[in-house]
Amino acid sequence: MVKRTSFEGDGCPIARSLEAIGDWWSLLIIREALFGLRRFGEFQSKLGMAKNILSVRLRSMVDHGILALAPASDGSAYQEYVLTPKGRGVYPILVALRQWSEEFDEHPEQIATILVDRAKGRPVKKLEMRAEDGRLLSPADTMLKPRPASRRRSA
Amino acid sequence: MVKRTSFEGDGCPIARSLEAIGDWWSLLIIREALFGLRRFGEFQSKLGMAKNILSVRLRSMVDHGILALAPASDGSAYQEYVLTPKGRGVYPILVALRQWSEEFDEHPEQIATILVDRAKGRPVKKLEMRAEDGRLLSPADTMLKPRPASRRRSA
DNA sequence: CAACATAGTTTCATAATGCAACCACTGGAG
DNA sequence: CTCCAGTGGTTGCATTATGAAACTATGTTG
Repeated sequence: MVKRTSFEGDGCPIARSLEAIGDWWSLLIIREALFGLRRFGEFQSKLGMAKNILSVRLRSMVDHGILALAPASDGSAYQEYVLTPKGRGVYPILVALRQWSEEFDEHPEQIATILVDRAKGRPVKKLEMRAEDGRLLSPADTMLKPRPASRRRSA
Repeated sequence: MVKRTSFEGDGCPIARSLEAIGDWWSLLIIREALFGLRRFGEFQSKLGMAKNILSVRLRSMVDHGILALAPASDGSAYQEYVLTPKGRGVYPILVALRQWSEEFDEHPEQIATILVDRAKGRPVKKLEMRAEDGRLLSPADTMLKPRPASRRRSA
């Protein structure tokens, strides 16, 4: 077997995320879905991607519980793809990707849009990582701990 | 031309990020680099990936300014791959991916590690998005604004 | 029902991935 | 200096994924 390696059984949560949304198109589809796109044709024309690839990606994300098929919305007999809570939960990942470009892109003048606070119209701050008690954490303030073994039964 | 579509000229900063690190392996390589790995063989054996693929990815990330080639470190004549500031800036993206798995993964019992506050050993909070004035923002509190045209010269 | 739009699937060519084998250079041992 | 294992790749070939275009099956409109 020479299949593309799967991270499905991997214990690393980053690898597990990539398994679901780590391809070229999924995150862009989710970005458009967060903007309100729902129909196959909308995704296809907005993203300009091949229909067969779109078809595969949509099905995969439905299987992963990121999108769900909804029966209608405008009364027609067609279906729509709507984000589940898991799908909407991708939002911080998109913000992180966006901010990385905004900060480090070599051609920032090519970036078309900036994410702003709707109330003030001012750019949002960089994502912050905080401790339970509210302290702002830097990468060096964190570490990885083995997940505590959850007893499988018995209360 | 039937090449894989490139997002290089795209105005969307998310697409531009994906252009650089949106493939199956780059983010995992950066994750290991953040843990201190530097040598070709270290990445190869830790990630278990094919050497030719690793070679291509490392070169690509060097070209993108994410990694830099450093002449040594232990005195040997070999080279090392070290993260640039741009590379270390990927950290929030990895945290976001990790937290997405921690929150939504269908088999959370398979997740091996959790990210904790080093001082207290307690899990870190979810990444927070704040306005310039410190208000906590939800996705609905934000919007996209066209990037202000930067005058090209003259002061 | 004719004509058109939507939402795909199929076909075929090309590009990316993965494994294994091969090769160049390094660093020591003798 | 020579031999030889280890490091850091590259090359070749098979398989899989991607992409463009053509085709199909419904739905929808006049």
